[in-house]
Amino acid sequence: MLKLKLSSKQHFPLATHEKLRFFCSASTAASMADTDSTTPKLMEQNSINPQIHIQQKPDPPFSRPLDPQHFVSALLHSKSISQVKEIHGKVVVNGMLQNLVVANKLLYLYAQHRALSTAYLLFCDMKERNSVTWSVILGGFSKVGDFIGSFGIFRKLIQCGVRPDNYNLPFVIRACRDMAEITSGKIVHGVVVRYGLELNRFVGAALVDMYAKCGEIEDARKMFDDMPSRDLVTWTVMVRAYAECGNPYESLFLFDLMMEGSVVLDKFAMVTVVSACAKLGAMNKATLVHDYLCKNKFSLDVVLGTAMIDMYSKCGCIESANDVFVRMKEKNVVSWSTMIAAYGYHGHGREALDTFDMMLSSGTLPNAITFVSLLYACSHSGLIEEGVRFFASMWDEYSLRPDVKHYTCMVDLLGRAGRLDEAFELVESMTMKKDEGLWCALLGACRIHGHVEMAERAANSLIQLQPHNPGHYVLLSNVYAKAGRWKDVAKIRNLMTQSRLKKVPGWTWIEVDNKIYQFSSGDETHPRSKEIYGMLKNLNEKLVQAGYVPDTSFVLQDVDEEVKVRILSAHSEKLAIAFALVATPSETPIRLTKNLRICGDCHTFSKFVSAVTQRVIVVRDANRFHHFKEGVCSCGDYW
DNA sequence: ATAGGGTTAG
Repeated sequence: MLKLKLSSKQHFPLATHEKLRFFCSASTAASMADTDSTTPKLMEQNSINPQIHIQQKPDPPFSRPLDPQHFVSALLHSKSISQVKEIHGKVVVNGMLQNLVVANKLLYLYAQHRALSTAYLLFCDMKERNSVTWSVILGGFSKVGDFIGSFGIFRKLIQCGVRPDNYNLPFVIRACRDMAEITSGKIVHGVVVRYGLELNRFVGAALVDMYAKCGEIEDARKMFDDMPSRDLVTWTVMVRAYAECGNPYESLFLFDLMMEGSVVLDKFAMVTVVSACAKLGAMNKATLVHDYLCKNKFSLDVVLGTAMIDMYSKCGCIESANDVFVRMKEKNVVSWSTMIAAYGYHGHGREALDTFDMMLSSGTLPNAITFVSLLYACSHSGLIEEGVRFFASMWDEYSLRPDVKHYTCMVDLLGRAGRLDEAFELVESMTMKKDEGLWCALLGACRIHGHVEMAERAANSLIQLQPHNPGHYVLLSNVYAKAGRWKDVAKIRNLMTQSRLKKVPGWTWIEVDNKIYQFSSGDETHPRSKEIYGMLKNLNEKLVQAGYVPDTSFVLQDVDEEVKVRILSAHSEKLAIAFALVATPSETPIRLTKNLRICGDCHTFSKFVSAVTQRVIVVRDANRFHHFKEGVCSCGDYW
């Protein structure tokens, strides 16, 4: 029977013959490999022993062993995990697993399909391994985010006496990065040095990224500076690192350096730069970056588009943000959330809610971040009932369990509206861990509404969590000051002096002629300082005529009224506004960024300036945007 | 035969 079948095969043309043999092997493979229901029935009918078949092949053309390349290309064209398994079977029965190229390719495909257990078994079963084998299995573990697994493989690699190289080390370094494990990262860095691979661009870039994401920006920069050749990826990593650690100014400085050099930027790099612009909030820079994008014909994909929405909205230009949003063909949950957040901190609560509705209509489901944006939008626009409803709907309608961030939004929402008892009840009802942000929101609300007793409770919790953060003491002292409890203010100030805590200084910066100027309170360091104070004096007279009354309750020092007025009149945002008035043409909008929240008096001041000078003033403070126009602020004095 | 960097809140 067997003989008969074999002899009949001799008449097949070669191609058909080989195809048939291929199928025969596959059936045996299917039974030994993972359960694979997709094995064609045809194979079972031809289930003969392929070993015998090969041995008995009569003529040389037919006995030629299959080329490993044959399997490799079959694997290359495989589309699904089941196809890979099918080919795996054929590889086994043809004795091709001994071939490293074939085995590695198989391993690689399992890793790519995240079939990690299969990949791992195959890896363990391989009698011979080379550098590729190790990198591929490490890559597999890192792809599924199993960092401990990566370390285990790396240990095995060392134990087997294999040399760590420029392929496998980046995986291990990235595992440290993703776990934000600087101690492990430094150990691996030691290994890198021992094997003399510090100067390799892949290893170096991975180390820069690792240090940056572990918050060691100086070490990252040192690695970066020491690298002999920096490619675009390394640059991108470094630009992002600065933006991430709160120094977007340095990010964009690096971007300028890249532009000076002959580096051609790609989409990844541009997204990073756009995102740095968003963090910096510098409109002129944003325009330059946009021009670069247009000139170099970057297409507006979801990620780049979303980054641009964020950039324009954080530069104070909600219209341009919306232009980009409308032009984007594809939108995902991130794009929608970004647009909702944008409307939120510009105080356009209704538009935020409309955008949320449009998002639902488009069939995109909200995630936890969407709700943070949405709830803040409600909070900033005083849409209390809507906010309460959305909060409830998270779990009821979308099965999203509110986390501490959502509770924080609710405390902010209720607290600002003066519903402090409800806010406090909500905090009490929480079963999860309460963080600083939550208590800060409550404390902030207590400050607005002068609720000293609750403020003390919130501040105590805050100080327990972070005893060395000066901001918490300052907040409490603000509450006391507002209530006129100067003895308590002094007590806090003494406490801070004893613990050597210093208040974070408030600063405002402004972009004029593509240069960024920074002002602190009472600043006299600006080259045009004389003109600025002159303008301020002049301005104050006009404002007072128009009805402006300085509100010295915002001066927290316990000094004479006259001194209070002087301190108040030299707040950093007022200096920046005065500078803009002397240094820019009369129709130019004035855009400021502050690191803290705008003070109540500066808010009133800005409204009057916008009325008296006919200038539009846009202030981005730590919380949101204020658009001042013709004496009115977009926040409706509610912030 | 193997390798990397990008978007949202706080």
